[in-house]
Amino acid sequence: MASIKPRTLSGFMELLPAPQQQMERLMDVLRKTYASYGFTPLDTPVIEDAQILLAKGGGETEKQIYRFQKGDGDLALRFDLTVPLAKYVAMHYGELSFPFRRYQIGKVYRGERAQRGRFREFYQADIDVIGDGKLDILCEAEIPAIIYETFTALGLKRFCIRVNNRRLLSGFYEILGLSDKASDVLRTVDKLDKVGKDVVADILRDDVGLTDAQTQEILAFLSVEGGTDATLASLEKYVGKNETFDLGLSELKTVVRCLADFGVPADHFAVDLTIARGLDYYTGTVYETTLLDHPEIGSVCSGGRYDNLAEYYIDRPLPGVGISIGLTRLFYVLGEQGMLNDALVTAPADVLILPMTEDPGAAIRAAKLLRQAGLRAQLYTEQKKFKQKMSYADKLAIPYCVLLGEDELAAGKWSVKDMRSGEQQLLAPEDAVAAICAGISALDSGSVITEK
RNA sequence: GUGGGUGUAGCGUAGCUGGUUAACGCGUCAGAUUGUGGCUCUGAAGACCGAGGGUUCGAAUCCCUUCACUCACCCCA
Repeated sequence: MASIKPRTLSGFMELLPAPQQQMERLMDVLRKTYASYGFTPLDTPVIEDAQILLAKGGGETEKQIYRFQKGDGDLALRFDLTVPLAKYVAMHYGELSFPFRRYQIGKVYRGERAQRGRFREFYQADIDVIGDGKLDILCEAEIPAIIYETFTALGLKRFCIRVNNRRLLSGFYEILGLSDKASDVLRTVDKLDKVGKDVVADILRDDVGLTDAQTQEILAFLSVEGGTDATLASLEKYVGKNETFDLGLSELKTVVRCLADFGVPADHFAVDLTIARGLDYYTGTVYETTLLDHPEIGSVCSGGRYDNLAEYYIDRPLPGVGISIGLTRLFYVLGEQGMLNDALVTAPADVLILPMTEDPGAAIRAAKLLRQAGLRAQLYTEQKKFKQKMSYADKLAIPYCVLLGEDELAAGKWSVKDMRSGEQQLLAPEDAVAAICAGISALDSGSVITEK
């Protein structure tokens, strides 16, 4: 008697075969696109020494990280892929060539309350470019292009890459004399989309403790209408007051100026002075990508520029820029919206071979022949009724069955049944293989995601 | 961590102002069709109504406790 009820922990995603296939396809597209920009694949351990992952200390990471003891070890599950990358680069500094461009798709773990689109275990698909000492601004400008290319390759159309610059913001808050409150202000302002101007103003005044004048200045700064050009133009009036601000603005302008050359359409991009995610380590350009039809789910891709990736592990400035696609979240939204292309879900095999005689030898040899022709062939050897075997092929959507009974063996031929048309032919093995190959290669293809 | 909501066959749900054998869809199994799946039809199996306690002649239904899940906040992919 079974006594333990099987269950999966909250916030952990477990998929059935068909959706799992779709997930793998998403990953394939990401790998391919990332690789096309010269990023090399990397994998690092899921478990690391807690000291490594918590080097920075404090904050949300400490609260949310899964940490445990094993023997004398103080261990933790990785919280993101960036810190492990920092360790990796610091460790292999002498063996790597810079700029080091790596991509990594892996699971990360956060011990927070799960919610719609928020998981405790989820895939991140990261790319980062790490420089040795310096890193050119063009690397930051290239990122939106990669995001655009990646999302487009997935089949997505309605998304917006929003960009901001942390230097610009710090400079602006220095000008207002608010450097010490900058972090609270940023966090508050980040909610602008969600709660609206008035609420933000109230919080800034009542909770953060700003004057009315400061609050108004900030809101005016943030809410310029009229798109990228108007926003950039409105920033000119602060030029000359603060070096950090000026540097930030010039970086932002460079990023924007290069967009067209990189092939990012203007309608998929926006300068948005409110975004300020990942306050922890970003120092320059920051990116956040949302699906236009599903803003409520939050960002599905964000990242930015950081000055000193591995300062806790190596005395060597290693600036970098990177982004992370929240693959599990993206997959979840797409699935919920019926945007995953079901037509692409394929059977686990092209051919199911049904031996119907005592001696399975002929079937085993047939399977080998089919595989040599590049087909995925599966033997069905269970002692079940014939119709159950057919039904199995049907449920798995296997497009062809090869039936091998007394009649076929006597004739030295195979009965090939096309499960979609229902037609069945008695063919010589080589003709059968050719027919099946032709049928399989005619199957449809398309992008992973279909937008309505 | 703080505050709402929900727990009913494998899955998705109805029933919830208490009242006999807890209903439906999907799925599963059997048969119509003994070397032929899907479609259709017929039938069957499958639920101590999350768990524990209480109120009552009587509880899936009301009350308490607890656990689980879930949504929102914090924070974030």
